[in-house]
Parts: sequence; C-alpha cells; structure tokens
Amino acid sequence: MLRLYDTQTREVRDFVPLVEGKAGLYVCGLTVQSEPHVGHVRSAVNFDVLQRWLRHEGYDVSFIRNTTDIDDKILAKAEEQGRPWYNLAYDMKRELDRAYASLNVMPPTYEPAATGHVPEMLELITRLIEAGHAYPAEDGSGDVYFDVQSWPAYGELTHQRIDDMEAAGDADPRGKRDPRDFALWKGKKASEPETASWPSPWGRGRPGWHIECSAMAGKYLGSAFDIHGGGVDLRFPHHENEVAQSRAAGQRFASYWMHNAWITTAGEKMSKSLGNSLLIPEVLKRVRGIELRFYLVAAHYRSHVEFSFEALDEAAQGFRRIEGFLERAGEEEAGEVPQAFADAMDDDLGTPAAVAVLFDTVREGNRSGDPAPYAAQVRAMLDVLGLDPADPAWPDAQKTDAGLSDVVDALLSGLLAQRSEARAAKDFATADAIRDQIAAAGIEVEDTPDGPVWSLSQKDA
RNA sequence: GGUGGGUUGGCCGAGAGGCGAGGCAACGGACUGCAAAUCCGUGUACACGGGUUCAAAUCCCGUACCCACCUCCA
Repeated sequence: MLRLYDTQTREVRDFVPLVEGKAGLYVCGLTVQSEPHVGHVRSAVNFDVLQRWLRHEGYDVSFIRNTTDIDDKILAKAEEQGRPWYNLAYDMKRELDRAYASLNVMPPTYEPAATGHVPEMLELITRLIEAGHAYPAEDGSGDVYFDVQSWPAYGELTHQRIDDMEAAGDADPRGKRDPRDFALWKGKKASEPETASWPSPWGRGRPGWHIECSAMAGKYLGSAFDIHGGGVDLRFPHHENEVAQSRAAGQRFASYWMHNAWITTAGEKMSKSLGNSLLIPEVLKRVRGIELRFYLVAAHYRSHVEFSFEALDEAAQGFRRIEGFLERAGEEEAGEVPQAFADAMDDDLGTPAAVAVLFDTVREGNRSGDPAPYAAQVRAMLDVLGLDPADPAWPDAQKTDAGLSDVVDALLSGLLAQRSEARAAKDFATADAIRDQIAAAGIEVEDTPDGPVWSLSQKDA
C-alpha cells in the first residue's frame, strides 16, 4: 500500500485514489523566464519518480504539469533583452525541455501553458465574482482580486490565520479591500506590450499567477483530483491561493499535497535572483545526466539537499558500479522488483532505502554464479527510478554508438594483441606503455579472465 | 511577529528507552605482473548543557544553530 506525506494534514497517509486504479496528478512546472538549474530539475525528477512508481503499481496515471509562460518577470526580462516576451518564454521552454530530456524525465500526459487557457480562467473568475468571492478593483485598474475575507477557510493548507499574515509588500493596496487579497486578473498597463494582453469583461489584461493552475487542473483533471505537487516554496502563497479560489468556485480540488524540498549551494537556495544557480548544462559537463539523476534520486524528496560536487562525484561513482554489473550480466529483460524495494517506495517514496536495495541486489548478483536473475531485478528497479542505462529515452550522446564501437574494436585489436604478447613474455613495461597509450585516447583497458576489455573512460570531463 | 521543517559517522539515511539498521564513498585484505573489476573486512555517529532511568540518539527541562515560507521563486 502506497503511503504519501500530505502537506495539508502533515502526516503520512494511505494513498486512496478517487477512482480505483486511476491517479490524477497536477504538478506546478516552471515559469519559463530563465535557464533551468539543478533545483528546478529536482522537482521534475522527484515527481517523475512518483509517476513511474504509480504506473509500475498499475495505476492509470494522468499527469499534468503546467508551464507559466507569462508573468511580471518574463515581461521585464524580455523588455530588458529587447525581444518579445513570447520569444523569451519559448526559448526558455525549449531549454527546460532539453534539461528534462537529459535527465530522462518522462513527458507528462499534457503540459498546458497559461496563455493557452485564458478563456478557462475568465470563466473561473466570473464564477468567483458571481459567488461573491472576487471583485474588480475599484480604482479602475482593470485588476480583479480574490476576496480573502470572504473565504473563511483561507489559510487551510498552510494552517495560517489571515490576521497573522503579512500583507503583500509589492502590490499597491489601492484597489484592494484587504491587503492580502491577491490578483486573479491583472489589467493591462500602458507600459506593457499589446501582445501581452487579452480581452476580458474587465478590459484588456493578463492572468494573475495562481488562477492558471486552478483553471488548468480543473480542465484536465476535473473538479477533484488526487495529487497536487510542487516545490515547498509554492505552499504559500501559490497553493494556498489555488485551494481558496478553486474551492470558492465550487471545485473540490486535490486530495493530497506533495512538496519537494530544496537544493541549496553554500547554504543558500538556488534562485534566479540570487544568481547562484547551478545550470544544468554546466553540471552536465562534469557528470552524465544519468549520474545527476541518480544523485537526485538517492536523496529523499522531502529532504533538503546541500549540493556539492564531491557528493555528486561519489554518487556517480556508485552508480557506475551498478552499470558495470549490468554490462557484465549482459542483456537481461527487466523482471520483478524485490519486495524490500517496493516496501521502500511505498513508504512515501523512500528512495534512499530503495537505492540500498538496489546495491544489495547488485552485490548478490556479483557473488552468485548466475547474475541473470539479479540483473533482471536491478533493471526493474532502475526502470522505476528512471535510471535504466539501456532506456532509449536517454539522449544519444550518452550512449556508445554501436557502429563506432566496432570501429574502435578494429582499431584497438592490433594494440591489444601486442600488449597480450608483451604480457605473455612478461614484458610488463611494454604492456603498460600500450595501456597508457590507449588510456591517453580516453579508453580504459581492463584484463579479465576472458581477455582484455575496453570501455570509454568516464572519469574525465 | 506568524507558520512550518531540521541538526544521526565524508555523503544519503533508518531507528522513537536496552542487544552498534542499511547503502554509497573512504581505508585495509584477498585476487591481479601491476591495475581495473569483484568479493571480504573496518566506523561505537546521534547539535549542546542539565535531568529522569539499572539503561537515553530515543523521555523531561533548557540552550544553540541551520533552513524555508509570509504574495518573483522548484
């Protein structure tokens, strides 16, 4: 039985889907305003593992992950860079897709963008106004606000009382009835481009941040769905506001709320504004995508991770042990996952314990005369974690091209034969020189009972 | 000020009064001409100070520190 930690109830609860055998997930994706960093990708990997585990357990999964492609920052940045906001958003979206692909993050069932769902948002906002939970600003700005005082349950997700909350620092309070009211719709400002506005009953404008998720979750998953996820920072205000406006509009909304923790560097969270982000292409110069993913998966999703290249390198080294085992075991179809692994995953996605089972199985496989059954288990576990090296979803650059492999084989055969002769003659100086020469080309040679075996060195870069 | 989460050996992490969870890394040994790979072995770690107890990482009191959110944030 899968058990998940629910942010709202603050406890690990049995996962009981609304409809047996089905799971509806909505995860807040990114605002595409800059290059993705390790923290962004952690969230995606964490929820990817959730999706994979649910599928493995036989659930029919609907996984919706949105993209916020319009907001203040996108507009400001685009302006600064002198290009259209939609071009910036699209560019960054493609960067993000590349990052996801390099980490074997499965595509969601659908990835809706905010700008594609303005009609749905307008419908929702209209309903909220009619229900007395929202109002157009009285200052003629064209803004529409959610009226937090009209919704007694406001604060239910994060267990806060309205009176304890600080008012928004940024928003000018002129048009608001309560400083904590938040924007559902933002009236177009004269300084903003025409392309960044849509017609509405309250004049041209653009979506507020939170409303998109309520609208899109409702459209694709229905008024009630199983799991809503995102980073911890989104609990408040984003998710709190989402619940408020969704429930006020008559939707039941999510049954479980899951939030992944941060990755920090030098004790500080990575942030676009702090400028201490570890961008994915940079990190991938050091380790392969599969190794970065392993590093992320080896930590529990609710634990704060202090990123370090040392830890990343150690994780990568550990992962190569698993890969080496699979290579030696040969092609083996994925089999069943060990019970201990399933137990770990069922316990709120206990990936650290699951990874331990993975290594235990590798050791047993190495110890046994017949590694095949163990390899099948290992493949099955890696598959759940999105870490199967043989998964064709990994970008081609990470795999050794089969044709190229034959070429290298042919080129090396002469050298390896010479080396074998030298070794047979106990001329180890020559043998080692040949091995060094090959190593200089980035290829490692290992002597096995069946003769020398070469592989591309993975310890450089 | 409000709301949460933390602090267990280099890293990831269980455990919720008693018999040193586990995994990775590191180190040592075996194997090897040497390596590599593999196997075997090795760590008394629980933020600090008091207390309760025959016994405390676990309970009590106090303290420190870290992190996050409070309307840009994964």
